[in-house]
Amino acid sequence: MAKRSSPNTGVSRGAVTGAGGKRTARTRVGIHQVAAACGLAPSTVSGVLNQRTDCRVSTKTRDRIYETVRRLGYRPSLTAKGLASGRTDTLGLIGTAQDIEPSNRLCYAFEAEARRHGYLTLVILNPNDPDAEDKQVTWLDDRSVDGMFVLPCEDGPHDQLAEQLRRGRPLVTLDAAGRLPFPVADVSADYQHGGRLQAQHLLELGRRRICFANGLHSCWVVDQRIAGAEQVLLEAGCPEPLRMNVPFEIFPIMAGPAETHDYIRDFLSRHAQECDAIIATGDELGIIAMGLAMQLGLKVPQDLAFVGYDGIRFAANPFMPLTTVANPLDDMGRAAFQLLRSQINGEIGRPQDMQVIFKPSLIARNSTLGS
Amino acid sequence: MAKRSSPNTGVSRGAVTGAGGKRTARTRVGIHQVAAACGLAPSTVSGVLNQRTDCRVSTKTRDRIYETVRRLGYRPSLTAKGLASGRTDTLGLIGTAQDIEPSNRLCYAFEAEARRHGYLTLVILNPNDPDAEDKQVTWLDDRSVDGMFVLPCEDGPHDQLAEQLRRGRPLVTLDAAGRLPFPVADVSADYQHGGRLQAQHLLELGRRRICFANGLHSCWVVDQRIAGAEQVLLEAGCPEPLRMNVPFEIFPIMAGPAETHDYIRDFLSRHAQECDAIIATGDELGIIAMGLAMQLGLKVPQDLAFVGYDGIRFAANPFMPLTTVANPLDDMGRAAFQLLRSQINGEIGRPQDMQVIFKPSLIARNSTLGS
DNA sequence: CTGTTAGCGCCTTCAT
DNA sequence: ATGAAGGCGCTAACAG
Repeated sequence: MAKRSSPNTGVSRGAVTGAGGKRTARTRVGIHQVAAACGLAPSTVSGVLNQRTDCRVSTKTRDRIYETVRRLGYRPSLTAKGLASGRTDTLGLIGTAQDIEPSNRLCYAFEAEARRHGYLTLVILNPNDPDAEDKQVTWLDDRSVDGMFVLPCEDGPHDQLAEQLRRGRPLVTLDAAGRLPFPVADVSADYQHGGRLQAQHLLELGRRRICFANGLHSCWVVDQRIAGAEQVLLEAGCPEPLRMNVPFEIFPIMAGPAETHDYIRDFLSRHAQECDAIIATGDELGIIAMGLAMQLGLKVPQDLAFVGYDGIRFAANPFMPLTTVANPLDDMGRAAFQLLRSQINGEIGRPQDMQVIFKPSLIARNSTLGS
Repeated sequence: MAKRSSPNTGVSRGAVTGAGGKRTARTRVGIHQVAAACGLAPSTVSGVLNQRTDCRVSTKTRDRIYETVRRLGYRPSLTAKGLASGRTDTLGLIGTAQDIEPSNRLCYAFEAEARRHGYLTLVILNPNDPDAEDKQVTWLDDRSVDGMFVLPCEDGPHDQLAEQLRRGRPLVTLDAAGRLPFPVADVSADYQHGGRLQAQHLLELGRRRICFANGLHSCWVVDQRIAGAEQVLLEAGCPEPLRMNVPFEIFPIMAGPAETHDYIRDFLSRHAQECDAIIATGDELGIIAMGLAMQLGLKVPQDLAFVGYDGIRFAANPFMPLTTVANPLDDMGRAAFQLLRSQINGEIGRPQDMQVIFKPSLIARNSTLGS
């Protein structure tokens, strides 16, 4: 029998080598040393440390192992563990590259929850590019993540996502069940409901001549909101809503080009008389529009009421508070992780249980209520 | 010699097993299959794929390998690669848990730059807790990241950071060279200079009776800013600046408790006469204070000018624009990665080259200039 | 220029 | 209840 050159049997400490090859110098304490120090076999130590059920050792032995681990400062190499077991205790998150508050909050909620359960998260930002998405999924795949939480970009075939699904990789998407060509575990909010909340709130305050403020490019989430709001307005017999199609391509618009603000000012000065409330598809746009309206001498909410969407922090500012609709982002992030975890643990629930939809809620403030 | 049961020699495809044990069913195409399909040895393929300099093969062979890789859809397992080579193509980032814009921008800049160079980033949020920091560093260590970019928390011994340094792990910190008990590669901005910019700008506009607005808890970064500003004011012979110590513990204060806003209102109504400008330690606080001041009937900037710090997006809003000082966050994120990369590549420059300090810049707006 | 060999550190089946 | 042995997929030193 080949003698394995007795590796890992001293407390020797060597140069930091690139591993591989036939080095013998040890650079970190391995399970081997722990086993040796305890007079046990590595497999026994492994079994105990991983709490394997079939590994029943005396309490004394177990304590000795734990004690030795602490004394030697042993930490298992997750790389090696991953190679051997297939599990890496690492998740992947592909989010949007836009520096927008809701997106950040959601990502952080996910990461925090994952970490509370022993996972770290590889975070990748996607500029809403289908090709980039494919690559990024592949990069996560290369690292054998235990699961992925993905905000799929608007378009594209999402080939790599489908491939992951096919290979049985735990996967949860955000806001995508309604627009992906294949079934998938998903977390989202009921955006139509959110839109309805916006419209109902205004109706209750007696507003009926509504104008939507939105960017040029539509996306699924925004379309849903508008559809929900329009439905309510139609049912209430309101006149056809106006549309202010603000020419901005991407967030942020706050410091956007002057033309953007000029456009809004111009639109308001020409059409403000025709309506008594504005529904913005996002808080940032809502705040901008509201500020410009006030500069034009319009009284908010007497002349014009404003409702936003997202519940960004600034909407709560004390001098120009904006009524808004907020999604429960923390809950959504947590739910995404839990969905992932149940897949990782092999609890493959029924598909309908894998799609969690949260209800957004209205936060009424002075931009509609008045002070 | 033990025959190794000829592993990896078929195109067989088996169940997704947890690896380990003596399974023979293959579940993914390995370097072995590529080598076999080319009639080469795995090590040759490995050498070519990793562009190892000592591996000189004919162009024809190389093309055949690439072709086969593409045809078979081979992707190297970074887990296995990491175990064998010690490099994981993965970095760690420990940032602040505070959902604040500058912090996010910096993290994203780092992640994006790392990704452009083939690295993915494990992102961890730290609630400014020394114990958590130690744990988090350890978790990254467990995963053998190629390097770490860390925003060390305010206090604590930072034992694990020191340990990483001792073990030669590439490490870059943010805003920490001036307050850590050991030398380290670091990226930061010249915050004193930023404070000076704030003060000088006000002096140039003829303001001399300054009030600082800050939170209760100090931190190194904020102390630096204030120190810089105070120095300038002192040299100009201004009267002793006032201090508005707003009682908020953590960000965000935007939607903060009513008492916070009450405090600011109260302070302003009692002390506004005594000063002609306010220097806020952050934009969010500056915007709040400015808004409340206007509500109290003060004219901005005639009665009271406002300067913030950070350059958050909302400071650029078109109806209440706040003069501010901005750090070049994108550059800083990129620099952090480059510093890490040079360490990874073994280019251990002189220490003084490892500490990069960026100059913040003033963005003058109506809160000081008037409209 | 290519193949052989010996690990990287851990897990897991199976025999004891 | 414990230990021996093989393998996860790849790299790297060395011999041809």
